[in-house]
Amino acid sequence: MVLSQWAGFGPALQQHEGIRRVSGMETRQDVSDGTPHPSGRAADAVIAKLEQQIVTGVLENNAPLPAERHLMEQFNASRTVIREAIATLSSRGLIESKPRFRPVVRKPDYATALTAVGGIVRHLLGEQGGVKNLYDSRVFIERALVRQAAQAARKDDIAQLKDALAANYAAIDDSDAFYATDVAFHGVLYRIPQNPIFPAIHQGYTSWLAPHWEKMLRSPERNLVNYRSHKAILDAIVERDADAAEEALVNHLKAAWEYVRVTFDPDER
Amino acid sequence: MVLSQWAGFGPALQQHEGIRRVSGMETRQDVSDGTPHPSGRAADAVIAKLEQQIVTGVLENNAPLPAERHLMEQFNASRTVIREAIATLSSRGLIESKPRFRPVVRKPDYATALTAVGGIVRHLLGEQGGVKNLYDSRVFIERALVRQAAQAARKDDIAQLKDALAANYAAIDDSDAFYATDVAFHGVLYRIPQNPIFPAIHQGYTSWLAPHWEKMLRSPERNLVNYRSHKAILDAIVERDADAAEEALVNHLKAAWEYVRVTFDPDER
DNA sequence: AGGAGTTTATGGTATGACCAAACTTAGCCA
DNA sequence: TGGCTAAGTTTGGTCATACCATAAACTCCT
Repeated sequence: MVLSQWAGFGPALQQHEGIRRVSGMETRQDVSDGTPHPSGRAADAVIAKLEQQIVTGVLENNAPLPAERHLMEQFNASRTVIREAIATLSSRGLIESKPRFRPVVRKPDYATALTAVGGIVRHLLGEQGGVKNLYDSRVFIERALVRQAAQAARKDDIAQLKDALAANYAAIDDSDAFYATDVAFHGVLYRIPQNPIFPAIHQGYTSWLAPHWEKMLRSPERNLVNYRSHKAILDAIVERDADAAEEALVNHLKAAWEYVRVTFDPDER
Repeated sequence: MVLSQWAGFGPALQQHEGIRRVSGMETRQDVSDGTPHPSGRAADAVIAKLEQQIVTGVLENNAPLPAERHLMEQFNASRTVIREAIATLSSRGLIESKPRFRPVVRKPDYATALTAVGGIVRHLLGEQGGVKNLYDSRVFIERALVRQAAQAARKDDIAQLKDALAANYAAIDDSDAFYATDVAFHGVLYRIPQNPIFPAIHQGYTSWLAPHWEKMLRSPERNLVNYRSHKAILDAIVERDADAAEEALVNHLKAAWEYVRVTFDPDER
């Protein structure tokens, strides 16, 4: 039953004139380019165009992407290619595609970038010292953050910290609520530099580290201790004492680590 | 010329018993679980399995992935699904797939994570204040880095810094070489905390910011100024003077910014 | 108008074929 | 025998089609 009898017409005529890969040798060098992007794929052209349409707003943010079958017309490409493009854009965060629904355009922001690494980070956390490394980097960042706060916090920032601290205090008896206000307090710190990158990083830390934190034992006593730590940090910031703020922060996170450490591999140093 | 004459046997029998999606509503929440259970797409199952095979070492690092046609047998799935899985793993960084070559297994590391965000970052850099934000974050990090160095640099670290500085000096007349040694000098700073996350971040900064740096005018005079800045930083570190080191670093990067700023949107503050 | 039933649109998969470049292998020549 | 080239074989990239299941749209009846 050789079907190739009809080779020559049917699916044969493959040389249409739509999207075409360059097919030449890779000319582009890998300089500083985030994605090692393998050029040559036809999907890349589609990806590029869609990408552009998204950033330029031709495809509005939060709007559903045109149907695949429509896109294949628009780009003169097969569904295979279109789907591959969509999949890629999706994993890049420019598109959000739920199981059986129309993909939704998603203008990228810093948070998107962080979620993009989520997958890898999860693996890294599983490796020896992974959590420790991530946590250490957090301590490192926050140390700098509190110094920054002590040096340059504006009235408004201080007010926000005070509010967060108050909420913190109010939730001492409710460990779940406390956790939320705890995160919020640290979150304020990340917003002080007024650089959107930091809040995104904060989000990354909380989401990646959360699994471990959730397993940590919580209690009003612990909450109180943490509240006092926060207060010490804030006090130092108000006093514009960077060194004291940093020290308070380090003590705070150091102690927290001890409580989390035991929830997983005890060998993590 | 309707070829569908043979509809009924060929592509018909679609209900095989290989990888099957559950087809139910999404039950799984995104809880930091490496292998979330099948959530609708059949490819997810393949992805999960391959992912596991990679991390567990069944698929050795740097080894080529089995051929698609072989994988479809192994997983009892169509090539479509296999290819989608490969594409996803690829964009997640667990697999490196070049244009027309066999995909290569890539055990994830921190650098991989950073390259994964590369795509988004490029977009963000294009937006208003994007480069500035990224650069500011770099300054922020390095400020903390030099403080850290001043406080805790080991003999070996100091030695490395000195070597880097010497190389820096030796390359003053060759702007390209100088740029390389410049990057290297800062790189040492990122290695001092002995946390693999930082070198990865450094790589991110250099690659993402490089495009702008390359357009910056270079000259032996500028190089000399930069060399002196580096020396000032190192001196302060050797003196264990965190504040001085930080200040020197800030001055250094502040000045550098002025030279880069003009290479693009002059509105960036 | 509101809800039940039906149709259509659309995403997810499966097949099977073809092409071009990469990889093998066989063969040839010095 | 070592090495280079020309077939032959894989294998990734695409295309075209078909079928399923469900979401979304549309009818129609009460």
